[in-house]
Amino acid sequence: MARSNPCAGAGAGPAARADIRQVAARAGLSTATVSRVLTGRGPASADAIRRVHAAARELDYLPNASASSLRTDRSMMIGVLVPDLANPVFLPFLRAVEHSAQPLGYAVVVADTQNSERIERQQLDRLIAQGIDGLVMAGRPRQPGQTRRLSRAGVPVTDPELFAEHAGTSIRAMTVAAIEEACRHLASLGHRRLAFVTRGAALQRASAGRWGTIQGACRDLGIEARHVALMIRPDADDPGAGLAATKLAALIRPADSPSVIWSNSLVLAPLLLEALAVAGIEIPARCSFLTFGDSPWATAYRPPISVVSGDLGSVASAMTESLLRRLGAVEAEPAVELRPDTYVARSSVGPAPGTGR
Amino acid sequence: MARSNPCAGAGAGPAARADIRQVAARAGLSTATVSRVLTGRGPASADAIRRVHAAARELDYLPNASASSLRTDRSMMIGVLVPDLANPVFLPFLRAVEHSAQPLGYAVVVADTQNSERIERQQLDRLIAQGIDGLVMAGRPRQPGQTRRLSRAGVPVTDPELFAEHAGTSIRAMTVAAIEEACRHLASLGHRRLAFVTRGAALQRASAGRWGTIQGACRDLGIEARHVALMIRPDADDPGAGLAATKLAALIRPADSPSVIWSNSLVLAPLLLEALAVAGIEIPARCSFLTFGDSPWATAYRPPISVVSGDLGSVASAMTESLLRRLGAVEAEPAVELRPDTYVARSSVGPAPGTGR
DNA sequence: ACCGTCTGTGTAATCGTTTACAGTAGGATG
DNA sequence: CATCCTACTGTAAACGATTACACAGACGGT
Repeated sequence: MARSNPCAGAGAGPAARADIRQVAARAGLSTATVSRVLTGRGPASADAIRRVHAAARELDYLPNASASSLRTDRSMMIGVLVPDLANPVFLPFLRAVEHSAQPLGYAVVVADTQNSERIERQQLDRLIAQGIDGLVMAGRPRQPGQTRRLSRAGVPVTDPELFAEHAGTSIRAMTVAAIEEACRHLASLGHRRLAFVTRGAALQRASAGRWGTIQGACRDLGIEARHVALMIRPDADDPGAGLAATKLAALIRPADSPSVIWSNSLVLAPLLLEALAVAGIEIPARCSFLTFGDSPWATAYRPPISVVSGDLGSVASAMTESLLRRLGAVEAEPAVELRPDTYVARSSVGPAPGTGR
Repeated sequence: MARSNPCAGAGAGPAARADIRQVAARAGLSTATVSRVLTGRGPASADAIRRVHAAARELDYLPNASASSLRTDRSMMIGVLVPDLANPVFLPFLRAVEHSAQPLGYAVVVADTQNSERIERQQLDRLIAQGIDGLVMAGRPRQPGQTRRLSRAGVPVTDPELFAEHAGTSIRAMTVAAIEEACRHLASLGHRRLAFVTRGAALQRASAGRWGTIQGACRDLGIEARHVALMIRPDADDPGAGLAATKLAALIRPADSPSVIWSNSLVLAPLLLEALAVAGIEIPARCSFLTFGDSPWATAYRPPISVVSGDLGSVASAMTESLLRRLGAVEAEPAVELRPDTYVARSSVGPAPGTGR
């Protein structure tokens, strides 16, 4: 019995949810009045209000959201579209969206596109069909046409770039100062060759922006920057450390090897650090190391890892609040303040080998 | 213009979504036939099928899920209730739920209770009202009464413990062998005093189970185990490392100090490691270290950190598939195979100080 | 020719809310 | 006393899909 039913819940008792009509009957009023009281729209006498609430409580009444949505054309749901739920950077994002939406009564539907165009299309179809009132995207859609579809479906959308633009900046601009600061720091320590390491074949939009900024800053400072793409799937059995080690060793060994390794993400960083450790390359003595993204592990690591990081969560909060305001869920203009990313220098960045002494 | 509108989407063009009536008109059929074709229920001629699909495609028609739910009493949404979205362990969980639900056409509504009874109640109310077809819980509800409410609302529910029970085991049992193995390993290395470190005032259910298992195993092996609760909020400005360092130092200094520190979670581990490093306590020379939960950072760390870990994602997949099967979304009984947790010994666990030598 | 079956289709009722509209009652005002 | 508000309440028509039911035509067997 227990073995054949892994769930609790259905099948027991009366099960049927109470109806607005039952509430009305119990309160001795019409459904219209009940609805007016419960939605807060329209007038109602103190007496009616009391009786409706009493009846609703007694019957454990919860209004049927489908019926309500159908009638009002508002679902009280927003969607959040994430390119890759396996990537922990999106957890703060998701959390921020949920925490902004929840107090206003909005439910959050999460959709992972798994970096696939096909799934992205499916997910958007589903979200539109579900009638979400708005959509927060953690990144631009892979297919530009999708934005038009959403717009035709009447779904307000926001994504970080759109939002940053509205706030008078851009995602790339937010990170420029921090990257430049890091580069100046590296230059001042005598570094002349840098490797920017990314995962996967092609650079995503945000990564490409960062790489562009790094290139620019390095050019100005006389640092030779090169881009290394590692094919690593962190979910594989061997987390790629072996592969990475081989490739990194090949990268570091030669005489003209980079004296700085800059990891593009927190997913990559531990793999690179392990590879460096395995290859016996000491940080920062032989090679300095820094990464985009911060984590308690970065400070815990010995040496502590320098990072360029922003707060994706606060961006997501601001985005969501702005979206909800647009939906009329809230009056006040939220305090939109996008803080630029910061460079946090820790001991993983040190003087270039052979410098200063 | 652009500055006053952070979103794209609404307000442009015709906006109105197509109706089943419009599709019917365009296809020269009745709405009944259109519905039959699109849902796949009921007969339809090849010709009708062709015309309906053509019309639907031309009009970019997506059925209104609210109307459909209202009529059929199935929302094609499942909920996932998470006790704390800030905790990264729930990301694989969430991801697994989403990836199991998505291919079957189910949308996933995510609700974070933030470890608060009040929010838990609100979230469950919302989920019930939204009419979710089922609910996956990442942990037992804080208020036991909530389960009954869900059951009265007719929402099938599953949580890891219920599910493990159904699979013929229990969450606690899944981890027993690994914990015992770790304890035997510690004992064989001469360890006699162990500290199990947790975060927050009270032990959560799962943590309490693990602590109980550790206590039992240690008793049998002649290890004295004690429990240390640290009040650390990882989201605070000072991530608690300072506080942890003080407290840990006090813990380690005395003559009868533990020679093993066992961290209850991956959230805690880096903070403890940092504290140990700051206090100059060498691992594993002075003190061995292990933690529940695995992460690329655990292998990247020097020394690599020993772990007792399971795969919450696969549990979540199995739970979701089982739930969906229960909802009639799929025929086949999923291959429910709950693999027990494993102990992975790495260099952070070494001989007790003063042993062997 | 008749009956039964089988396919394919249309009509219309239904799901549970919200809300436009039309009252009703009671009090204030002319 | 007639009139006009105000304040509240009820009736009934939507919203967009699904589906029970009825029916039309085709076909085959007697």
